[in-house]
Amino acid sequence: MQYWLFKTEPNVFSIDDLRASPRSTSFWEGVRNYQARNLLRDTIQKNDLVFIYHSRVEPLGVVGIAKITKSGYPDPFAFEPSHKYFDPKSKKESPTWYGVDVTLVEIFPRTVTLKEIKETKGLEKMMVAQKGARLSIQPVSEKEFKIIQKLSAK
DNA sequence: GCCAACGTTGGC
DNA sequence: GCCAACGTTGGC
Repeated sequence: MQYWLFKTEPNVFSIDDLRASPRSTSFWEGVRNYQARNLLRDTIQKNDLVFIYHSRVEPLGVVGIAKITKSGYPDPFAFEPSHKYFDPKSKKESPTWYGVDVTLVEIFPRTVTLKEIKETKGLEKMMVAQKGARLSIQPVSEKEFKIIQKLSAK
């Protein structure tokens, strides 16, 4: 079992939107970056746990946990010409873009902020704490996962 | 809203 | 296959 951090802009899709989705489950759509695609398609497995991270909008930080309930499958929106995530390069025979299904596990009683992550021993090395780290699907170590989980309860 | 850092595109 | 120009991300 592995741990991940998924970034999202809450004004586009927030953890509350995930809770409001049917069975608190949603396709994680629209990733259009090859490194992130490779993780979604090849590496991320069912039952892996995911931190949901809110970017761009205060408070920046980890707002809760979700679980992978379906591993990588082709992103259907890439095939729809009218959709904003349409990509003519992606063919049904050889899809370019992939996504996974995520199901809400918990919304933290409080956000573990980016500031805290940068200041907490054991978390400084997290990808999200590095300047210019834009990858929207990031690996998280078990230790990092546990530390943030503990912080969220305080 | 600004803009540095990064990823992608496309001319050569 | 290099790299300048462009588009996007995301903290501030």
